[in-house]
Amino acid sequence: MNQARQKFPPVKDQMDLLLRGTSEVISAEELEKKLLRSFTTGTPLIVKQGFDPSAPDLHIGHAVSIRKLRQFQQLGHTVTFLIGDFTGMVGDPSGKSKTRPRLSRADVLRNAETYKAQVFKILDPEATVIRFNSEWHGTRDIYQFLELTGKHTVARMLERDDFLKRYQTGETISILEFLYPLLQAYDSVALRADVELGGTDQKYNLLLGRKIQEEYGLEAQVAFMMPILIGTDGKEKMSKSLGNYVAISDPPDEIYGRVMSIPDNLIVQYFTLATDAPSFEILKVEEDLKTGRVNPMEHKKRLAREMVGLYHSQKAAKLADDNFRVRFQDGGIPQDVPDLFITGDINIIDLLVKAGATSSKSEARRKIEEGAVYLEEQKITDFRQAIQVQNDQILKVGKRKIFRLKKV
RNA sequence: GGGGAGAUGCCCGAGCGGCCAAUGGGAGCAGGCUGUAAACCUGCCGGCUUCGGCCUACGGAGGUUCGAAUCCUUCUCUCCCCA
Repeated sequence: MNQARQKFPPVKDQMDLLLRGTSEVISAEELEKKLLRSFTTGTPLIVKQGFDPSAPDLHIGHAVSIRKLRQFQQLGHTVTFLIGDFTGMVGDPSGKSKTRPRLSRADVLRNAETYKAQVFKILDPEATVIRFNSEWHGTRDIYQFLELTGKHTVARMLERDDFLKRYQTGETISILEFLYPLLQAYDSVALRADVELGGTDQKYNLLLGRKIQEEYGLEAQVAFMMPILIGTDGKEKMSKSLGNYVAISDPPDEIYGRVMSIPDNLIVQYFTLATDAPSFEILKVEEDLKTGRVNPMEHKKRLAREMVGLYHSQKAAKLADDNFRVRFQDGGIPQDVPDLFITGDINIIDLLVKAGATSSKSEARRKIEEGAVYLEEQKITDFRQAIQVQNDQILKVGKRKIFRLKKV
């Protein structure tokens, strides 16, 4: 399919925008060359990033690079959103404890749909191509595969930091895992990628993509490393498995609340990597935090509003802001409390479990003993208490879980 | 191919025949203090329960024993050393 000749912004402007907020680009000169060629021939660059098919819950850490992809699109280039289904179907053995389940074809397709729903909150569907790497890996024979492995060495694979560390400390590295980077690198060959994006932790893989492309007689891709966003715990990188994430599909109050729970020293980083706030404003925030002139909470609220605005709307942001004030600062009841439908009378323990506020009856009981459960502002002290449900009673479990009871 | 070490709750890691639902740390949850920040203090942290207990758990399967996470056999997996 031939793209019609296209008009791009001046190369210098493109460079300015694209390099902003990156951690490292290898190399800027090559990028400029590619952009120049694209400009003169009217051909968009092919920009690629790969995603794990097993975790279709995108969070604002992923969004850092996806937002960069979006910039490429805004400049007129083509983004390939690559789903690593082949590797997912094989099953990733990395980290002995968390053996990932092998995904079936149906799983992969379902996850892909979930991806689309989320990723198009950021990307332009018109300028996005979704591909699966089983398209090429799934059809290659062992001869072609061995040919690929012949293009790299064990010594060079061990250059990768985490492999070397694990090798030296006697941790397991499966051969399959060892071969992953090679498969990923080949993806760039198959797609003829001009640019590949990834987190800084992907540096080795992105560089290997360059090498392998050259081995196959192609021009090397430009490697775009984006900074890794620290999770809401302020310690580890944001990831779903650690639970320290803000999902882009989270409801407004959730996004707002999670953002408010980040440590103060993350405020500037989040503004920089996760919002569209102009840099002069971020500088001002930085200044305020340093001098202590403004309560950090105020800036964090602004950050939380920006985030909600980005993935929902300004209106939702305003509402989330109000809800937060009511719920946590005034200790009241916010507007949009989820309803919980109850038939007849119910034991307080069963009520908590039904609400999903606790994961078991034992836990429900503990929470009551800890004094975390309130019904209509009244602390529940007896876990045997039967509740005569009345419409619009408010059930509160801890500070965050609030329900409005509805009698059926 | 030979020899050695090991697999414990979300993670790390003690236990080495009964006192073990299992020491300790981390994570998490709840309460206090606050700004749902950090730091700090307190409690909880397998499930069910008529609150007396009961059930499920220490890689899998068998066995010894009144009794096993702890001993034996075997299987699976991991690591180290030698070839």
